[in-house]
Amino acid sequence: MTSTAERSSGRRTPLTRERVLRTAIELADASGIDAFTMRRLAERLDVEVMSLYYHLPNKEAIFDGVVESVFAEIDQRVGGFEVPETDAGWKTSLRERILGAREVMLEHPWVPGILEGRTQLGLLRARYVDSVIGTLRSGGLSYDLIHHAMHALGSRMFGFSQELVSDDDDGDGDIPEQLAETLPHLVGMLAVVRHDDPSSTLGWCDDQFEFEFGLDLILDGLERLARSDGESFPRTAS
Amino acid sequence: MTSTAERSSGRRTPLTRERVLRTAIELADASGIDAFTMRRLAERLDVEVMSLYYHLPNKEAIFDGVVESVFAEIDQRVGGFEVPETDAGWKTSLRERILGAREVMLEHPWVPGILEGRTQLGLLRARYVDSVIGTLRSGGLSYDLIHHAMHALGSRMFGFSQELVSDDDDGDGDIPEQLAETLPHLVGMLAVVRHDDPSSTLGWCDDQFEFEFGLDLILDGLERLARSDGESFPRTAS
DNA sequence: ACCTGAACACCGTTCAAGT
DNA sequence: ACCTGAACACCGTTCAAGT
Repeated sequence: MTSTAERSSGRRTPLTRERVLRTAIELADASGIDAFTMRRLAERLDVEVMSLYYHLPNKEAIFDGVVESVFAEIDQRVGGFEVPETDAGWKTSLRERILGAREVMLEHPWVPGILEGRTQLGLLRARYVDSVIGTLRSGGLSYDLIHHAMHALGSRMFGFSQELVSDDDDGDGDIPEQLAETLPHLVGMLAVVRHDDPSSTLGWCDDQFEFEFGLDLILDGLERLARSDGESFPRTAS
Repeated sequence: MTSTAERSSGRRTPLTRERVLRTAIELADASGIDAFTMRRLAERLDVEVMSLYYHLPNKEAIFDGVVESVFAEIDQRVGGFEVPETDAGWKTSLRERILGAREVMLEHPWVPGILEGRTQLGLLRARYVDSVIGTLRSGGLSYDLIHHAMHALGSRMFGFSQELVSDDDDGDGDIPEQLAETLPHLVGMLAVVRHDDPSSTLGWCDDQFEFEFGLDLILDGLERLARSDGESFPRTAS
């Protein structure tokens, strides 16, 4: 709620690329990505829609800029994208880096959605990827193994992974009773898991725990592969 | 290009939910998801837009139906969603099932994009998930471990995972030379990997190989966990 | 240099009508 | 029962203008 004095005293802060991007992140944080439109962004900046186009060529460019801003946030959170001096072990370093990225992503839950369409690497995102590769390298993994590792990690390396089932139990989120026959294993698992996990953050899963479980599964597997053959782990030719 | 005889002889095939869904898949296969609009779908069906709304309530419902159709295709491809009799081992069974799903997904590359927003499970998709759980169960894994396994697999269980870098090398897809200093590890990896992998399907990765690498990494890790403690693998309390 | 108004070519969807 | 026309409330973006 801006004061009338603030509003009537003319535009104090001029429109800049940076201010557009900052406000874009605020808008998406507050309203979600579906409500993010050029018109609403302009409204929040107290400006006409077309003014945005003077500072940024189009909506895609705004998304590009916003993604870079988020990686700048990650850079700050994890204390820079330099590769650590492998004092604590590469697995621990990488784990911490990725969990740091995850913290930032959790504050901007709409970012994964726009990140996945965006294959072109911005500089900061590339710097992040570079630091992950560097950390794996500091552990003695070959570039070839690292390459596969990057694919194995997938979006988990950015601190998120896809949700597979619905959180909210409205509608028929719960499985109807007569489906117990056609979905015996799903029903069986839910019965056990629901009971075991009363203090979960969402419906029935502790997201943070599950994320770390999957991450560790992969990191442990990579460590085993790296140890088994050092520089040239066995790759099935053809 | 429909013949004039075909067009002038009146509407032969009436509009049905099934025909709408079938045509929707054809349209998305042919033009991609961005070009998929209600208006274009109607045009392809030789019908006015509003006719679609008689058979399906809205666009979301079309996506829901389309996703179910795709899982019907997967059901057919993998020879049914029954849990195999663990003759060949659960890892092999599950691997085959998931790679079968992947084959179908590769024929409809727009499906992953609409699947990830869709948390509500349709019946066929739930049957697929159930069969994956059942296959893990046939290997003696506890429901608790299976639950974590589902999260670890993530979208890989449906036969896809996110692409992390751009395929096309237009624009600045290639890394400019002066960036070699700020991205030493990325540059280092690309130098090795590009050279090693001349017969890759895309820019520099063999997607199929990478997918299977990541899948096996996870399946092997799960097998190790299951063996280490049978029914109750150690879970870090708190 | 920076911002804007009017307009264009699209969307998904509602509602009242046609046959 | 099945299909349609006109209209509404939105989009992102172009282009020619304002200051």
